[in-house]
Amino acid sequence: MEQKYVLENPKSFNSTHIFECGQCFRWNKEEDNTYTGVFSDNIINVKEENNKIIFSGICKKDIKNECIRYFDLENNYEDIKDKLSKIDKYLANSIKYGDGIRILHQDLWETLISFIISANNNIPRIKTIIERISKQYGKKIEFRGKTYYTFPTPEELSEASVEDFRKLGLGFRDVRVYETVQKTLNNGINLKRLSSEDNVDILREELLKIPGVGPKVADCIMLFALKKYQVFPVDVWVRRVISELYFENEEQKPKIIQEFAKKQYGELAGLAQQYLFYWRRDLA
DNA sequence: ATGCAGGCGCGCA
DNA sequence: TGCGCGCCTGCA
Repeated sequence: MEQKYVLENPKSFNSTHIFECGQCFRWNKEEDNTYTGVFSDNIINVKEENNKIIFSGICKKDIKNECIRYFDLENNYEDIKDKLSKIDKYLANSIKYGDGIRILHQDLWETLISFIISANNNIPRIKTIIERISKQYGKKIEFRGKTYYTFPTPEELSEASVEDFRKLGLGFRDVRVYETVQKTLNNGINLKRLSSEDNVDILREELLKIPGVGPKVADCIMLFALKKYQVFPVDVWVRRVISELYFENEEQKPKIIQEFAKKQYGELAGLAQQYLFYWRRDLA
């Protein structure tokens, strides 16, 4: 049974910016320009209509609460953008370009596996692999005549062997995902404890112990699933854009980029990263 | 067609 | 500790 939640007079909400800025893999554009996606046990369609955002879909719990949490609706992005725009003109410029970006509050388990898969990979292929994994091991949910699949839990994924993952197209990441699943089931990885850890340095240290998780992936998990807005994931695009804008186009090493970002953008560096990434990648 | 895509893990100084 | 290199795969 479908539920519906209408957000009136939205500020800083643009579906394209939110779903195409590289933070998520399970949202797809429909023919009517709305987006449909899966998160937790929810299948939601997001429609923008004259000064309204209409969230509708299948939701076990209350759709309003689920959307407020997932879309970070209680966070004031107008304030965030004002603060960041004052830092420098490059950032101000990129914020103008992606002014409807919001950082989604995504599920930790799904984010962990998704970003292990993202290593040395491209977005279309990452999306394909995640869909195949969900179809094979997730739960089926019907919505408006189409079939969707939830992202599988650790228990559901434990059905898969290394070979199964290889067949789904994970390539050399098969062992990493397999071991991460096993480690989680054996309590070698404690998702609840990770979720409640406030200290970013401790959190990073813990995440780096997980197979397939290096600095970049750890930062993405902290930013996209654990709301650590101060972390600054450095991928090739971010490295490029920072080097171009602030280092006279001389390629800097990730460590230098990190230090620069912390100094330049401070506690909201992760947000700055999203605006810069979205702006620069769209140029290419 | 060969290089590349939102890195990681390993071996070697 | 800090580097360089190989790696599955699909796509241009």
